[in-house]
Amino acid sequence: MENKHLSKNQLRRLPGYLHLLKSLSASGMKYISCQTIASCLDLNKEQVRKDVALISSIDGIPNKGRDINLLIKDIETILGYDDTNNAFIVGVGSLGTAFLHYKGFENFGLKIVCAFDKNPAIINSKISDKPIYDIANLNSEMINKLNVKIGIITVPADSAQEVADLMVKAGVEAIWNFAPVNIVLPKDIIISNMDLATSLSVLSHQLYLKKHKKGEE
Amino acid sequence: MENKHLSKNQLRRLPGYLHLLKSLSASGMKYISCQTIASCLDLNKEQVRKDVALISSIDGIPNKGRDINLLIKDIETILGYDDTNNAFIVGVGSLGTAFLHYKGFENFGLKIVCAFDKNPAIINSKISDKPIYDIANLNSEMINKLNVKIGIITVPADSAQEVADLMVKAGVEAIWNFAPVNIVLPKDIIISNMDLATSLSVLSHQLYLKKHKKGEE
DNA sequence: TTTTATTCGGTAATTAAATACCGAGTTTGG
DNA sequence: CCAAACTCGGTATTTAATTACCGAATAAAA
Repeated sequence: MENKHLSKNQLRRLPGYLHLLKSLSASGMKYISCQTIASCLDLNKEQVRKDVALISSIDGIPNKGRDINLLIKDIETILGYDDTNNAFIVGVGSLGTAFLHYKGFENFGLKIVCAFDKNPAIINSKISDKPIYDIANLNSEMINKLNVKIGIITVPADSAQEVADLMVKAGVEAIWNFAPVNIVLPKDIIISNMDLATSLSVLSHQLYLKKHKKGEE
Repeated sequence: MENKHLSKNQLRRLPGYLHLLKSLSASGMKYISCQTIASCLDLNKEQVRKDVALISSIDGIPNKGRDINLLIKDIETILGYDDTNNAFIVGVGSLGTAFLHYKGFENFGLKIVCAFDKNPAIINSKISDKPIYDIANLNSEMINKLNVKIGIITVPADSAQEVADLMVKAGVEAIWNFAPVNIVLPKDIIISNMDLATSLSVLSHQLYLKKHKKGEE
């Protein structure tokens, strides 16, 4: 219905709103104003108003705000959390294993159904009830059978592109990449990079500044 | 020497440059132009030029570019990768365990030296040669002895703030937070949030758009 | 040596994001 | 029922980020 364009920054703020709203709703609150959201999350109120206006299906009520649960539903719809997407992991190393154990993804509408790896020692075993298949079997037939649209890459950097190509060939629609490389893909494939190095760089740089401001060794 | 201000966005691009430069350097290239970096990473060349100008200690040579290895060193310096920071983990769940196994952090100047948890079953055991201590022992004495300035939070959302407070009280300078909550901290403490939900939201939303554009169920 | 193709640095123009403002309407409390 | 206090939506302003432009300078090729 609404074809409004959300910028990446706006999109990134939504999970924060969602989290707050859920905890407020859980504590019994029924209505919320944009201003309240802003002060809770220490954001600019105009910014929150603008964000909320874009994603909300209803108008706010003056001097009252919006129905929290309706707003939660709107955000979840926009983020696609309301219907479940099946996903699979390629690369059952330490990170991949952690993901197979991690239950939290289902809150975001992501259900990890299986994994692929090339290590014969673990192929056909299970982790947290999710089967590990031979990477050689990752093809379109397989992903149709499993009904998965999302591939998660948790292999080392040097094989990430190769895995991505394999995924595309098998017909995935979206890739969530945890390897610290720039993956080149056809334009119609959705990709989101989760780069630890990038996140760490912000921290690391500020620490550097702090050190050098103080003049410490 | 240079007190130029780097924006968060610029900072986020640096790890990408660094990775590219390293692989080009490894393949024997000696000089690189900003334009080449831009085309490799599919970025705007003016943007790369501006970024590089801010962080480079030397001027570029017309029709030649810059010494790759010098540029690598400059980026590593700015990001603080060139001297090692010791860090510790709080929360030895699946993600925490993965991090204790993961070797890649050392490339970014981050050395995880130990972990804390409250689970008696694992306290005093070791993972990947790194000891796991009782969270009750996380205090200023301890972190001085270990010489750690960075704390990594991998506990569930509902105890993240509590752990963060404990870290601050113990005297850490920076916190890398993997729990999906907004942590409130004194202003002089550096924090970087690594929120899986935020990263996933971008992917999830695009998938939602794709579905609804096609008019599929 | 001269020409040509690049690259640089600095500045200007464009675009996008964040912030501020304001009139209108609604709930709440007297 | 009326006044005061909020909140809204829309618009305007400010700020920051991105992109484009241009003259000068160098390396490489002719």
